[in-house]
Amino acid sequence: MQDTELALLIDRFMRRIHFSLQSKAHSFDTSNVGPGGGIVLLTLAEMGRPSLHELTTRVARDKSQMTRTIRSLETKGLVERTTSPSDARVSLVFLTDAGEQVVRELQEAVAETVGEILAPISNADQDVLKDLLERALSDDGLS
Amino acid sequence: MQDTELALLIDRFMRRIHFSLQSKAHSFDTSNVGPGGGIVLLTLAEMGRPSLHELTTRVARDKSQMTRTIRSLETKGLVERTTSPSDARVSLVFLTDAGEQVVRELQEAVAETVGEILAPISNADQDVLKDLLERALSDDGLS
DNA sequence: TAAATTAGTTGACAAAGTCCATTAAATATC
DNA sequence: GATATTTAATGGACTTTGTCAACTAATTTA
Repeated sequence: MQDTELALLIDRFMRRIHFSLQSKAHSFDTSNVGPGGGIVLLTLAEMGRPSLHELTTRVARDKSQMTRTIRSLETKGLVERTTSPSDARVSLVFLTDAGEQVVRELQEAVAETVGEILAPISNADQDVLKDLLERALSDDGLS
Repeated sequence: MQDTELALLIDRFMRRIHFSLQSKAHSFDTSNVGPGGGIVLLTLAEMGRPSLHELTTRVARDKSQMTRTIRSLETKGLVERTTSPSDARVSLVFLTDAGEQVVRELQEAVAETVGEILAPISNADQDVLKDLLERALSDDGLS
């Protein structure tokens, strides 16, 4: 079944990235943010200053988990937050300078790993792949 | 950074599939195989009669986890195994009839979910996406 | 034949995911 | 304008996955 195969491919891709990064984590994850923290940091770098809720739906995790991940990153001094001036319920999250620094290290490691995995296909095809995924996921996680 | 974005896209894609399936799991996962068991069953349907080791590297999970997943599926009567005639260390795993049946149900559910997520892009583009992923992942998880 | 690999299992633990209840602020409704 | 509903975020309790190291048994390699 067509789409089932695609789901398995995506899973394999994800797991390969994960495995590869895991094996060299000691050399770049000096702040010990782990996969969960890493994804949040990298996403924050893309989003800027989102609310916790926006961040949560973007990475498609449970909100309670996001609470804990952010607290852990906060403790490590990699992110900070302020309550939104327009709505006292929402807290806006953003990277600290230390966080930005960690992001650069993560980006380097992730890019290297993904580059290795994508080696079998041409640069042009890599661009196509990214473009297709972007378009497929463009409508922010509605249901 | 180019490849980092791609990693995040893959992660989001995976998590969207996961979330969507999770929310309707009660209606199709009647045997309670869960995500882990489901991926193994679907992969088995693709591979036929792999060794536990081949299966493990294909889905890119830890071998110890695979041991447990297979045992659980065995208990449910969805897979069986025989020791390879040519090498007494390896056990070959395969779907039972009941397993095949579950696979069909899973395929239907997964295909529906993936179809929804891919809705924003054309059928032709979906084929391209699948082809690119297949080519990128074709060299079986070497390092 | 002895040493080194390889497939699979087990145990103990860490990380991630799930689900439900709760608080506080903001909207909606009457 | 007070009351009921949503919505953002937190916390607790629990299950599932993931990790990593130790171990057995079969198989190669030397």
